Amino acid sequence: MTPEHDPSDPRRMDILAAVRAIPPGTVAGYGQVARRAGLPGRARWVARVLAEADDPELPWHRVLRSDGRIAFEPCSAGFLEQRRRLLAEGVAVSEDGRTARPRAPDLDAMLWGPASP
DNA sequence: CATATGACGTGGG
DNA sequence: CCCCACGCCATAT
Repeated sequence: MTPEHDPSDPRRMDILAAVRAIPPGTVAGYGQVARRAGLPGRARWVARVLAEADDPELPWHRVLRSDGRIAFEPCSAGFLEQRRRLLAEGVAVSEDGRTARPRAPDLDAMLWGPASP
């Protein structure tokens, strides 16, 4: 069996841990999460892990694209749900899924702030 | 084994 | 703003 099929794959656990570490009211990119989990370049895998994740407590909605937009297609079920959760946390999201911060200013390791710079 | 597809990312035109 | 190429990697066909 390939490790990737193992639900207890430590790398998956690392990804989930990185997602859980995102403070409420803030957001992070898929690539950021991947790097934080020690898996640089595996943003796609992060997305897949989130899609498969079953933990209702997982703050998956705090993970966005690197350009600060919601990854789901606008008006899709996932999009609406994610936007709703972000708004509930005080994160500003426009109707087309854009958050306040398009890109991190300098430190790629830092999380994007809630709102006003 | 060869392609295609994604909740991706970076870089360029 | 748009579009494209390429890199990336797990799944699906």
